[in-house]
Amino acid sequence: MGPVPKNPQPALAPVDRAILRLLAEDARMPNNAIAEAVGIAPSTCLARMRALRERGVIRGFHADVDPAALGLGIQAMIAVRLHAHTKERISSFTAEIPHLPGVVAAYHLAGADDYLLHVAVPDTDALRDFVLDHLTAHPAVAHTETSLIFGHMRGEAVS
Amino acid sequence: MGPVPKNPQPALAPVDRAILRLLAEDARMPNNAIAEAVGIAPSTCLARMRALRERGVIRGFHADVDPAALGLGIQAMIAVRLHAHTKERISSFTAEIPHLPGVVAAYHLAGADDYLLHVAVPDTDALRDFVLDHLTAHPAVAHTETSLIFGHMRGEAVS
DNA sequence: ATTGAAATAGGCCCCGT
DNA sequence: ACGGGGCCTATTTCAAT
Repeated sequence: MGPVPKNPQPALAPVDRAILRLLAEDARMPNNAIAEAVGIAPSTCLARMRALRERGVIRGFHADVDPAALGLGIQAMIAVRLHAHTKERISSFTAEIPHLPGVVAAYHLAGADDYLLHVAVPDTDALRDFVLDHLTAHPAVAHTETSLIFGHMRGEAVS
Repeated sequence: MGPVPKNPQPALAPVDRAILRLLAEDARMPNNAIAEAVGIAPSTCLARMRALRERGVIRGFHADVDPAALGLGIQAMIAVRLHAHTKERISSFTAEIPHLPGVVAAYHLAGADDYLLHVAVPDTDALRDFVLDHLTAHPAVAHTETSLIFGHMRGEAVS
């Protein structure tokens, strides 16, 4: 019995990985420049980029905006623990999360905590209000733990 | 005594906020389309975009790549607690973090845990190796706690 | 600061090979 | 996968308001 294949999807060509690396670094890099950098023709590069988007390998292109410039000077990570045995309310909580004001990202975790919320708010008052109004007041929420974020860094693994 | 001003920086014009919102959603949106959507001339829009970049309001444009397509099928959050009183080693750890293989993002926290590492790896073996080789083996690291990520969502607060 | 027009450049689709 | 041609669109600069 041979090893179970780990990648059900066709492996990415090296040239595709190179394209992705460039786009992850600068999403507005012109197609011509990408083509030249990876050593293929612009038309080929364009076709590959389209394919990457259609296959869902590229999920989107986003500007990275400094929250402080938007008046959101405080960032925090909030670990959220939900009550067990309330599936409907858990579902409703999950659906509400991305729309809560100030939520940058939400992670659904395996472990003691069920969710990790990355939030950006104007000040500590707003942080308190966020936790009290949207988390502790929610029937599905059992416990929260908030940690201020001093700073963050992007890694080199493509995000 | 009046209230302390909360925004030392000049407030962002509404048109700038509109531009940022569009670019955060689609960083490759053409300047023409942005200009039309926010109701200004393309040349004006270009000037404002340049100013936003030069002021650091826009920190960059990045493609959002599906880690699974890169063979990184497992994602996790690792809370890292460091030893106190070892500032040099803490600094070296901080400097190494973004370059560790598989690190998507790193958050420097206030609280019981010092760092939160978002990692993407091929499989659980690689996750174990990451923790053992780069974290528990590091002299500055006192404790780690790993939580698998079931899923994540982008919020609506600009990131 | 914002604009419109004009020139440059790049993107894109179809056709070949 | 590559190259070229034709066409369209986008970007960029600049003079003027």
